Amino acid sequence: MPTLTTKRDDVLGSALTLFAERGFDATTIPMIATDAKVGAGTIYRYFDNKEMLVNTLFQHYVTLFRETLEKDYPVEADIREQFRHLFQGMIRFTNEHDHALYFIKTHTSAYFLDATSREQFGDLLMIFETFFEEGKKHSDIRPLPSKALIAIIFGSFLQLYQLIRAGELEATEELLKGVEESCWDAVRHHS
Amino acid sequence: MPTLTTKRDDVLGSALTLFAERGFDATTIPMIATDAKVGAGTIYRYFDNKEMLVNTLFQHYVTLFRETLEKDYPVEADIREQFRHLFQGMIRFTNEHDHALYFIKTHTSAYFLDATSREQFGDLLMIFETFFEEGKKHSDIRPLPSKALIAIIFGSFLQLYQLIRAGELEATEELLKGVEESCWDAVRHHS
Amino acid sequence: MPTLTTKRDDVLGSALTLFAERGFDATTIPMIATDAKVGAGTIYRYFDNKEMLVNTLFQHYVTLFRETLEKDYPVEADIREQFRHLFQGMIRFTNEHDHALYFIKTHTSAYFLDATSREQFGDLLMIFETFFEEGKKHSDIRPLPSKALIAIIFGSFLQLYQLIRAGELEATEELLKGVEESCWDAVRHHS
Amino acid sequence: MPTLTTKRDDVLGSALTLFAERGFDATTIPMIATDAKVGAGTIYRYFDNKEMLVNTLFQHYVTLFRETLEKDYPVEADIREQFRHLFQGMIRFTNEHDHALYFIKTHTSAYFLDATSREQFGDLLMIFETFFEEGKKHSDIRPLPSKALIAIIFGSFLQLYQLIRAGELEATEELLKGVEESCWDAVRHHS
DNA sequence: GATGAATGAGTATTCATTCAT
DNA sequence: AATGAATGAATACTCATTCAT
Repeated sequence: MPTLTTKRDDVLGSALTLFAERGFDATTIPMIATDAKVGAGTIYRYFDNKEMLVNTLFQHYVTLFRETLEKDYPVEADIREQFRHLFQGMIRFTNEHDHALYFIKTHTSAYFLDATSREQFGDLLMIFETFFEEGKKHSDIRPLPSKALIAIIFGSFLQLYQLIRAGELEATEELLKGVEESCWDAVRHHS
Repeated sequence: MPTLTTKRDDVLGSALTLFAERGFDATTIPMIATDAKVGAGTIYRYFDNKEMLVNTLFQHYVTLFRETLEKDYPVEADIREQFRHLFQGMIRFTNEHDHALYFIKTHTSAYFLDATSREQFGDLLMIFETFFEEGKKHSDIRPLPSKALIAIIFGSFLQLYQLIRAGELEATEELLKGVEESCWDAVRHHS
Repeated sequence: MPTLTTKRDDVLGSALTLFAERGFDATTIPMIATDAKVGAGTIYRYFDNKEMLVNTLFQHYVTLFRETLEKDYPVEADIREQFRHLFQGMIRFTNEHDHALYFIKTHTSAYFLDATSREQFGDLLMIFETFFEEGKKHSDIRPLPSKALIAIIFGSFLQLYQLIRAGELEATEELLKGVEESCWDAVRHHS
Repeated sequence: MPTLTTKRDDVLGSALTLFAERGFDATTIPMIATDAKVGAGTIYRYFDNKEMLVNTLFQHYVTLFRETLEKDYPVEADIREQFRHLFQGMIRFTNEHDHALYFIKTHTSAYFLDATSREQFGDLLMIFETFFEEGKKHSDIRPLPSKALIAIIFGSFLQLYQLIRAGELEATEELLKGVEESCWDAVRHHS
């Protein structure tokens, strides 16, 4: 006996993979339906239309990501420890939800995102923004706009993630450690 | 008498802008034709089909970008100078060819890129790879896989460029200087 | 304990209203199910398919209309009295079965009516045909084909009924009296 | 060499027939395309969408019908002559534009008619309304609401027309003469 | 060479119908 | 018996591509 509303989850799963791999516009409803082993019409039982589907997906993973980062956040620890928490959070989230972070990043400024999606994405960025603002106050972080610092971290991480997914790089403990160090050096204040 | 094959260039110009702004799938041939002030059929005189058009465009700008980086490469200078050359090349290219780098970034792993496009993109990365390999030999660069280092630089730069295009960040001299420093710290070997 | 096969009647009732108001093609099975407070699948327990449902409905009301006209038919009365009976029968039927006559009118020549429906509609017209044939024999009725005379009466009445339903005309006693007179003058033999 | 924009006319012709025979909702774009021997996409070169197509068709024939009735209107003649003009106009228009009048009548109160269509239909009715109002003033016409009188004439005529199209009645000169007389008796004031 | 009208395969979406519960 | 989730064929409409002019 299958779990309740398996089909809805199947659709979301297939949509995540396809949107991440091909993008929203290049992914057709029949593609999703076939991949999810579901009739095309079934998708419309759970989602009003294709845009509702992306937005649902986007919000789901943005929220999940935010929660991952917020969970056990070491408020009292030093800034390097906090950075480690955030960076390891990105890695953990990526491992647990294969295409999710790449999907989020590539669809962040898409024309079809609704207000809620944009708002929740804003909430996500806020975590990093707060971290960087705080760090700059104590001169622990480079005096660059927080948005630029976020771009550097995210850009690096996602580009790297793409290489790993493509099999061009292996995600060893050592590599991830080195990249974290590199990213930290990119944003920290060098005295 | 108008310049020869002006129309072909008009098409390429319009395609670049539209692909960069809306993406390949959301850009229609009639859109390009209208923007280029050309009949839709004319596009097919110069390009076999839509995919041929993107690939031509992609290869054109990837090659141009590579040439920009290679030109006046300071082979004899020290590594920091070489890094500056590459980073300033990215900036210069971006300024001279408005949508080109963004177009390259957003279409780098697209499903419709052919072998030649992927190969030429590989050639482009090779410049950075050579730079990093050489740097690691002299312990000037962090001992990470070159691919990872490229991902960090490219990822950062392109993500940043996206913010600038979106108007969320202003490309001041100071910002660019700071970002270059940040990227350099991300890849250089810290003793 | 609820009345037996209430659900079948609920479906027929909702179908009548919706078919009359929106037409067969614009009415969906889910609409009927919702309106009848019944599951969509339940409709298929009572009717093989949507076409069977319309035909059942059509036949039901055509027969009911025929019976209304036949009941207490004043066989012995003079022709004017017989005409009054028929005309008042149309009015009475309309009052008792709100959407029925309009539904019949708008679906009379529909592509999905089966042989039985067409036959029973023929039987209904037969009442008028008999009336007119008899009247022409005695030179009380205009020497036109009975079918033409029926068209005139039916066409007039139903067109009028449409206006009343649309709220553009009020069905006062006086109006109905006047229209009856008009229709009678349309078919009677003027010496 | 075919006449210019033949295809647009072919589409309109096929649409008229199909809308008249099956109704708007039951007529699909592929049906029209097939009947007009035209690609489905071609229809959209000439009409924005299906609703635009019906409205164009509706307005075209309503206007044509109005012009037919207004042409050579015997303003100075007596009322019987004017009625003949109108009635013969309906016949002539029906003969020249096979399904047009039936299409107009069956789609008059459709949900998809736009403001222009409704307005132009109002203009058409105005001709009859003016005629009846004038007639009632001189006690030549029965004291019924003009709308009712129009319903009687149109209802009769169209119901009859259906019979003729179905082959159940032959449109002889004699029949049409008789029906005109009948309709006249239906609306004229009997002293 | 250049055009744009014409096409039909492909898209998102709806809905009659089935069937496991 | 009754339900409503699931389906896929069918719908309106779009767009890459062709081809007569």
